Amino acid sequence: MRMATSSTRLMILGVVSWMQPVHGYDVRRELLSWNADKWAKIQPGSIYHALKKMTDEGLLEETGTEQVDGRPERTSYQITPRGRDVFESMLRQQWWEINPAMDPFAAAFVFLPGLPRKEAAAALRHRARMLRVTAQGFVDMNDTGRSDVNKPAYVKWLFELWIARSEGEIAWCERIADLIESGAPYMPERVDHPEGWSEFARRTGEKLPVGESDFEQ
Amino acid sequence: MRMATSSTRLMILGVVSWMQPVHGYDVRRELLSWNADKWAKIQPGSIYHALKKMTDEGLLEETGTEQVDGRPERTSYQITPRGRDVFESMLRQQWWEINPAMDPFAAAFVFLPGLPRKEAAAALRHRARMLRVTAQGFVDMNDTGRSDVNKPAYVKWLFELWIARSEGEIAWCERIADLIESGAPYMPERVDHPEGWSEFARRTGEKLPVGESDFEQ
DNA sequence: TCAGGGCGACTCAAATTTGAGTATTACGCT
DNA sequence: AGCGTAATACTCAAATTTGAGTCGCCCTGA
Repeated sequence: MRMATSSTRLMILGVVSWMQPVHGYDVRRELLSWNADKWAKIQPGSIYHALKKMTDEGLLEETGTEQVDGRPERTSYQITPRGRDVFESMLRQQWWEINPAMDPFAAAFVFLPGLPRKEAAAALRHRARMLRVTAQGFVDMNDTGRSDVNKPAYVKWLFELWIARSEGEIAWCERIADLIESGAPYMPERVDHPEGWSEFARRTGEKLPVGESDFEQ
Repeated sequence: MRMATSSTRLMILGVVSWMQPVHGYDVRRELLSWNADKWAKIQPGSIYHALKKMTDEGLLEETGTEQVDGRPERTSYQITPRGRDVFESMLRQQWWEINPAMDPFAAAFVFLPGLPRKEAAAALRHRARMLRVTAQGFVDMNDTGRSDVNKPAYVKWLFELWIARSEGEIAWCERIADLIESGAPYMPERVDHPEGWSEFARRTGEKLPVGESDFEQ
């Protein structure tokens, strides 16, 4: 049995273990209240699948179904001993291993030459501003104690992690924006794919360091 | 037509646009050489699907199939004008919008009380060490110029972004490890789900701030 | 000379994720 | 009194991702 450690499974197992017995809708609401759809990519739809799957695998078990008023029937789950073991081992794995967070901005940054220098620099400064605003928002939330009293206090620490990372990134954005504006070269001295590169960058007016750019003539 | 901006599509469109005409295997190798399977979660398998899908959508077109020696036949692709437009608009979207990177560690940190304090602190210090080593690796790669000459020079800048973020995170790890060791409380003064909480944390020996923990007499 | 491993280039079934749909009740508002 | 909207609790088809499988050539070493 594969027993992959995906964030989805970890979070759902964890929430069930914390709130059991729970039904799918409660798990969903809890995760949404953590904004987990944004930072953990958990869409409501996948929760029900995961609950059923893990029940099949013996990590969860149904505690029965109930019907309140005329509302839809709902199935509640609780964790099994085996589920608890698996949860703990997945948890340890995530705590002890470094899993590079996949970052859509990195994916886009790789194509820097696809944008005109002016726009790239502007976008980076905009990013710095946005990060500052977001970080400040976290700071305020932590300071004013406006955070939900029922939520664990250490979510505050999680916010502080995001703030810490943001600070480094903000400085980086400004510095790279400066570099780009000052015309720092994108390519190394010798290029191997000048055609591909020139075709790619044609629209942005980027100049090649070598190769006399043999298109356009 | 939905035209979702996923990193996968962005990266594949970008690589095709840069190296065209290309066949799937080349795209795959290029992306693997960027370690994109790690930080962008692009498995070889999804590349062929994306190529076909985008061809159906008119963003790419086949430039024919060739057969070298007795090797398998391969299909080459190039980008269409519409594909180029879509690529640029997806690229802009990723450059101008902030998409919180989904972070498996955050998903695990949320369950902090699932680990004994000693272990949590140790894991955080371990994480700090690992981040330091990785960051130092990037620094060395950038300094010694050992990076591949054919790769764009600005991947160096991308490494610097990871270094910048790591620095903030390293400090955070140490600070939070101290906090955890010093017994800083996890929960706010008033708790709403004491049962769930206590059951969840029972194994770690965590104490509740309130509720006289009515299990275990 | 020939077995074994690796590379080139996909293919394909199975697992998972997405997001829209469904059906009923409650609730506010004019 | 009636209407639109939101909440409750899922269900389900379609899209996507995963990762193992395939199949023949080439190379290396015994």
